[in-house]
Amino acid sequence: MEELATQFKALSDPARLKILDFLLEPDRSRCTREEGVCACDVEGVLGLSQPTVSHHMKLLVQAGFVTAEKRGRWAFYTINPDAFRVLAGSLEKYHLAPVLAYCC
Amino acid sequence: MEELATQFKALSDPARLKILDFLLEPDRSRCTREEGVCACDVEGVLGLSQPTVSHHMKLLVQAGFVTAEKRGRWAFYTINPDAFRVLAGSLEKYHLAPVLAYCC
DNA sequence: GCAACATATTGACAAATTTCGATGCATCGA
DNA sequence: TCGATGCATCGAAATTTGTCAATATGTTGC
Repeated sequence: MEELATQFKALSDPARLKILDFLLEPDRSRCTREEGVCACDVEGVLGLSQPTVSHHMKLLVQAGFVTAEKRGRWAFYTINPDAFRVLAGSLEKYHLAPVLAYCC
Repeated sequence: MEELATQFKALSDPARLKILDFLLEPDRSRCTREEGVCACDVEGVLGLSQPTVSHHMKLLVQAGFVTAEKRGRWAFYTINPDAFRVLAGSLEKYHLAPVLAYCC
């Protein structure tokens, strides 16, 4: 319950949603490296300071939505689809089953 | 984008998640009325003050997750499954399609 | 009409969040 | 080895959020 709230909180900021969209479909002209999306790329896309980006990335990683891999001096980030799958699953009870309240 | 963030924010508090679970499967022994779940019932379940509950209900209604119907002096609340369906849909892109980043 | 009750709103306060500049820590290239 | 680069952390400021007491609004029953 607490953890679920934490996950939703990680998604409750427009900057972090922008980050996720960029990680999903990175505009390669905005990426400094061939190997993937690094923190400094995100900085450019969001127009936010480096510490702020670092903070947002930390929250996304802690919530499990993003995986960080440190290579050399760069940190490369990728979407973790499983976390979104699980989260979508935890929403199902609110819409999949017919809502049974006060009917049987 | 902003609106999506607002929706996630509405789900980012443990008290509000508890409210949703209670609305989904109300313990009828905790409901003062036969007709449904009213705000005062939620008060008892959460152990929060009446203004606080009113505030949480307002956020859930504004986000579209809960529908409020005022009847007499009571306000009855129900889950709105469609809102959850749409939200789950907006998560799909992060896990449904293969993540294409840097592969084509 | 009046008293009791359910809910909403207001005002206040503490805690959490977002943001940045400054600083520290690795790592790479020359 | 040294300077430059990328990222993390710290400390602080501004804003937002969660909570409650007090009050207001509206409805029911007598």
